[in-house]
Amino acid sequence: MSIERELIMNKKLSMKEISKLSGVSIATVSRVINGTGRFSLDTKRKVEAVINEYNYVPNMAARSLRKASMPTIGVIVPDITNEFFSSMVLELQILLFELQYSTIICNTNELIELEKEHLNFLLAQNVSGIIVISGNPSNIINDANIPIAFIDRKPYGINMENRIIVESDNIKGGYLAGKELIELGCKKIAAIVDNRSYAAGMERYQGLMQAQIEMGIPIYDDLLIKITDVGFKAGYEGVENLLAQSKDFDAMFCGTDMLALGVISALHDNGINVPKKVKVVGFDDISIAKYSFKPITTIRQDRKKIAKTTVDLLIKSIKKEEIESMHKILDVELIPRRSTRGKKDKSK
Amino acid sequence: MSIERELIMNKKLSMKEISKLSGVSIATVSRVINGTGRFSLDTKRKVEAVINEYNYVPNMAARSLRKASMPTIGVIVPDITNEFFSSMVLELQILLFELQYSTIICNTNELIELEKEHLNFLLAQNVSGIIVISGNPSNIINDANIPIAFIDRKPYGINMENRIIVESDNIKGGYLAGKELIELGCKKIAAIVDNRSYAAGMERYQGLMQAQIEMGIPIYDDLLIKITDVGFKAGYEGVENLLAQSKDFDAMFCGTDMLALGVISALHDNGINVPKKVKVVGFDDISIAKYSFKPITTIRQDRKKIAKTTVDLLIKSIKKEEIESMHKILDVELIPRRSTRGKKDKSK
DNA sequence: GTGAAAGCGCTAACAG
DNA sequence: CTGTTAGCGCTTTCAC
Repeated sequence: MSIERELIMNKKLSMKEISKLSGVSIATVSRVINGTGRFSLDTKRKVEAVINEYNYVPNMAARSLRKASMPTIGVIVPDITNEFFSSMVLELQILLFELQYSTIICNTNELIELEKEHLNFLLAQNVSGIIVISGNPSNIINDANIPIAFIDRKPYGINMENRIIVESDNIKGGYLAGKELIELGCKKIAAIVDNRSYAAGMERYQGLMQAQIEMGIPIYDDLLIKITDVGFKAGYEGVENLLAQSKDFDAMFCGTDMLALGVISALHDNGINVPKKVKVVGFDDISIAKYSFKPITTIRQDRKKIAKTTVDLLIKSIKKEEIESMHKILDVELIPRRSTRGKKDKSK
Repeated sequence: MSIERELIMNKKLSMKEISKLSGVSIATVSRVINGTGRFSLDTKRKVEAVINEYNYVPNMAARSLRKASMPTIGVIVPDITNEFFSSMVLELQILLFELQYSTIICNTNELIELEKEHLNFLLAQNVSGIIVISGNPSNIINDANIPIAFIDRKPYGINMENRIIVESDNIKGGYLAGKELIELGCKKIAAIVDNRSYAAGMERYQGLMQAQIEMGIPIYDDLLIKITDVGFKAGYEGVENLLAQSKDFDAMFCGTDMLALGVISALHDNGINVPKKVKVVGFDDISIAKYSFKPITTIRQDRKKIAKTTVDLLIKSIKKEEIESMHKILDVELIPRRSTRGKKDKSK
């Protein structure tokens, strides 16, 4: 088929057509497009003119086949409807898009089996790298020859060569929460955290205990609620259980903001004033922490920085560039709000 | 390189190797894998044994190149941190994964320019189809020869051939909200809706008006707040403005649940009891509507069904199968909660 | 600085 | 039923 006909038929142009149209070889067109040098400025201009005129876009499948890898990053995430994760994914996707990588997002719903399936799927797609958020990575990743980055949860029992870990300083987060509560006069601090495998929850609790020890406040084991969930309902029920057992406490540290929301809601429904009777601290600083009825004092994780750090390390790893450290721990900060300090601006 | 060596080097096997290993031709291997028939049961077993033994996975790039299309669907979404959208994306992704399609998710942040860029990107990737949620589709889609489905917002001014539209019955939703409020005795109904372009907000308001007209309740134009946002803050500020103008109202219809949350929060902060003084209805039924301090009466959109319908139509369209109707309007229902009917179960 | 040509792994004629 | 073969569009030697 002649070029004229192809144009009429609105078919996508290939490099061959561009080469004919611009009067240079197909190899040269490729060099210009990829900026791999060895062409004159004149040639470059000629080729680029044609490319722009016909709005040519290289065929990704062909490029991927030839280069034996896709400009695509797989992202595995437990639950995209959780704002902490969805905003994490959003940040990652923005950064990767800027670097011309597409992103394949996979939800595991916390199911290890599904996570395996997704991992296999991504590997079959020849993705260039994978980012696992809060995953339970199985040994499948041992077979993967590509860089893999973990956010928020440290994998264990698997080969960690060429593996990146980025996480918040969970211990410091728990410590800051404890400090806030103790400085505001709390003596009996309850806590509710996710204690699944090596999730971040228990590290956060460790930080809390550290603060209690340092500041001479007793630790009550029976005020620690261990759960395998991070949602509103678990927080609500946790408080109801505590109350049903007539436990006495004047503060509650929550492993996530969604837990805190449930906790505050349950306290409210039981006529317990927050923060007067019980002070509450959350973790993450998702938007609802700020906008809920009782704005929640929380430990902010710097999601933007987590995303940036992860993408930087992953891309460097993909490009086989030098990496100083494969394990980054990022700083956190306490955001004080009404759930510990009461009303401020509003007088009414 | 010999097969033995390749295996030792842990290199990914290709179809050629599988064909050698199983003693049949490469074409036959392809037939078995794709189930395109014309092979004996014996051959099938032989080939599958080898495939399983060596954990062979077909190379997607090669397949895509050969078939001139990727088994991938692009999803364009304005803001994945909004639970309505993220759960929509989640449902879509689950369904598509089952059908062996991967999903590329693109956030536009409501920016038309970015939406264009993403659209071009997806087209360059040779995706098989695109799903646009609440988008402002530009004329770029006119050039796309692939099926495109729209959820939640009707595009206009562009070529709608081969275009699918799936949406909730927004007018009915508004009507149900109005009926609820009026039946509970409300006489002065305020409303806050997104009136951007042809977004669903104004349709929802139309439904509300219809209920008011039918049931003989006056419509107050000055109680309609038109905004270009759907979040908590807009709802909060909307109420504050209304109060600053000393407007009188006994109900508020909100175009989204996040708006309703802001509205209720502002009313609460101003000492106005919900639902006693003002009754509030939201739209979407996101989880926070159920779990917030003041559970929100809302119009539930059937997200699962929207996703299922969209995927069905899109895949049918990709496979060039017959489609009865390209435009589906799905039913909605009112979920009564405390923001209109007060407490129920809890006596305290 | 440029071009010719080999092939990445797969599917789909086509021939038997 | 099965095998041979021709590319899909691109990158990358290898010549010149």
